[in-house]
Amino acid sequence: MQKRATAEDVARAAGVSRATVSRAFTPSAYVAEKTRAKIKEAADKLGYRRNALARALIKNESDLVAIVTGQIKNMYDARVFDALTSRLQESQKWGLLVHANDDEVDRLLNEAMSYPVQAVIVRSGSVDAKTIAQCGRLGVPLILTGTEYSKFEADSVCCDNVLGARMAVETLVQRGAKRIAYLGGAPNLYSDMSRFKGFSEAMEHYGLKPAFIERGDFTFESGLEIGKKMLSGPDRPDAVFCCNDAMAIGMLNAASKFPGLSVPDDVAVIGFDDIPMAAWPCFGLTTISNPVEPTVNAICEVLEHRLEFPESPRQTVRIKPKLMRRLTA
Amino acid sequence: MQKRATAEDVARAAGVSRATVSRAFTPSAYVAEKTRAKIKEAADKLGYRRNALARALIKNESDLVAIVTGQIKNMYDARVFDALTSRLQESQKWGLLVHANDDEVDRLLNEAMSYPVQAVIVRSGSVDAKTIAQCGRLGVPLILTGTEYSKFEADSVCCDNVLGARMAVETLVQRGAKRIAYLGGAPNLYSDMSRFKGFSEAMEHYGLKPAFIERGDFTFESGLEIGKKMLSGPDRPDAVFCCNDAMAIGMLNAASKFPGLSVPDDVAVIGFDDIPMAAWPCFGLTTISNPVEPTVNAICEVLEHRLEFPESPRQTVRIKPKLMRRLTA
DNA sequence: CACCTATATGAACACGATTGCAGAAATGCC
DNA sequence: GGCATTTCTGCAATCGTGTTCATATAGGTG
Repeated sequence: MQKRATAEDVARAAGVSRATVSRAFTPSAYVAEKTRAKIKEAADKLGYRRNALARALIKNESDLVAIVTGQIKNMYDARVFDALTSRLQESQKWGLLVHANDDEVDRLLNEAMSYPVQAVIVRSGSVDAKTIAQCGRLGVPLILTGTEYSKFEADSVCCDNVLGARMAVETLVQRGAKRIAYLGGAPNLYSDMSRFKGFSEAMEHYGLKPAFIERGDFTFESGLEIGKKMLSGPDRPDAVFCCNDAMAIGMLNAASKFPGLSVPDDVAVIGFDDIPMAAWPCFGLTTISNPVEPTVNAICEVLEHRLEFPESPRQTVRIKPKLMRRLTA
Repeated sequence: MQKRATAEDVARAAGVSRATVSRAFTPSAYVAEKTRAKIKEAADKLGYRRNALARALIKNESDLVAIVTGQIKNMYDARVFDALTSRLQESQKWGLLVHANDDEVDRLLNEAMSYPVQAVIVRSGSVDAKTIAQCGRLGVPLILTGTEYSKFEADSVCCDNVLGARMAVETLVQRGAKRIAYLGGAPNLYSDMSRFKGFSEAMEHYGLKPAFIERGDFTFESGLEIGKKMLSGPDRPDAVFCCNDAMAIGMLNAASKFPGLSVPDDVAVIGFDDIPMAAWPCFGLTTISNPVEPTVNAICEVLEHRLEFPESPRQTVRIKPKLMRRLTA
């Protein structure tokens, strides 16, 4: 394994000084075109690439952006991640991946801070106050997405979950639903908390009491299992608001186990997120879209703005959800 | 935005030299415990983190591993990616993300090489010979996964697609299928090519001719659409081998549009990959498992081996597929 | 030719950390 | 106490690159 060619090597090969090599790769610098061509040729022959580390070290700025993500369990997470990294790439930023469970976020983020990243984008998991303070002290902006922590010094981009949940309830009520159930996820997660809040507010507004309040783990399996229980009793709900599409589809599957029980006439089902699968004809899931494109756009805009104006006040962008009316509600 | 604290700052605060600060963070170095404690305290107060760039520069080795991935379109890609990044994290390596379409891989990989990465893991897309040569010249090992290029100087880890496809045909033949159709993806992709090869070999072995050869784009939608066409004629197949589960599920949906057509009795369907959805009771898709864990384990083992023995001969690991017998075949 | 300007190049320092070397301090042994 | 040995610390060189400053060259003008 031979060593990388350095600017020194290229300089020697091209018969110029190291400084000139550096200039040959800096578009705005004064270098004779002929010299530049000669240097580029020599560099090419040696397979020379400027060392980004040394470069970042001296310029005191890197192209790196840390992306903190939890386990990618479902298609919604995957799509957001995919779109986000793709967009960052387009902006000439390199993503430094931090894959962390909720309880590891702080430790790993701290370690990742050894790299002088431009910013940290946290897609999931919770980040504690100390870590945020640490980011602040290092002068590294933090952008939270999918969650919202108004009390911390960080920008955030998040779907307006409260509004979305209200829209869901409204949709169900307009169909005439009276006994509406709530199927959530782990109650310490922002997505459950905020959607439950919107659900409760809307229910109160319509003078209704939840028929059930159950919580799974955002997976198809938990939706199926809880659905089977929920729909088997004599006091079954006439509509279910599910906190994400995977559980909603589990719920649909549960409903299909009961012959004579028709969706949406006997029980309406509405989900949240609008994953591609929701639109498949075999499901036709009515759901609240948590749109990927606008979310990712907002993240990138907030990021650019923050980098340009480091001292600007903290932003909280709420992405508008949208009702996708299909067959199940 | 104040600057990061440097070893110099910590040294000043603790009343020692910069060298001693460095040693305080090097476990094996000679430093009086008292001094070390004093330094750590000062470092903590200043929020000091060793600059990984400067560190990597001087030690001539970084913790970075480039991960090249294409668009993450389906749950199988997402799962592999998730497992892979998680495992790398456990091995104290940081993933530098390169998100590239097939036609961008070479350009972006080349740019990414500015960072002195330990290795490059290419999960998808094709990489041309020049790029591979470039990696070689920089002394950066390349590991290909999900594809296999025996002619290039790179390790590779890949499911034994030929074997998997043969197993699929065997399964269908054992059920008594005579008119077997092939539903593939884009024919320039390794996964289509190799699975088609296995399919063809097995068909020949059993003295059968393919009833149909069609190609979609690995999505549910294309499976559904092609399925509708394929199953509508009088000469419809009695079994379909689909190159991935998403298309297979599309095919199942197509079949359900034809009343009186029963799966698997009238038409059997078998997929490839074994995504979680395949096991959902509403599908019960029989499929060839392309197991995630063994794949990721193999990638990490190959990587470790390559880093330890840079000159060892190139490896090609083939992961054994496994039949997951469910309801559809 | 003398002079000025615009352009091109090289020498030298800086970035933040690691580490070999050498000297200082502490400890052990007689 | 004297000497050898061990433990600790600072100096200075180093990694690969960017950039300022000073100097050199070419080209134009009178």
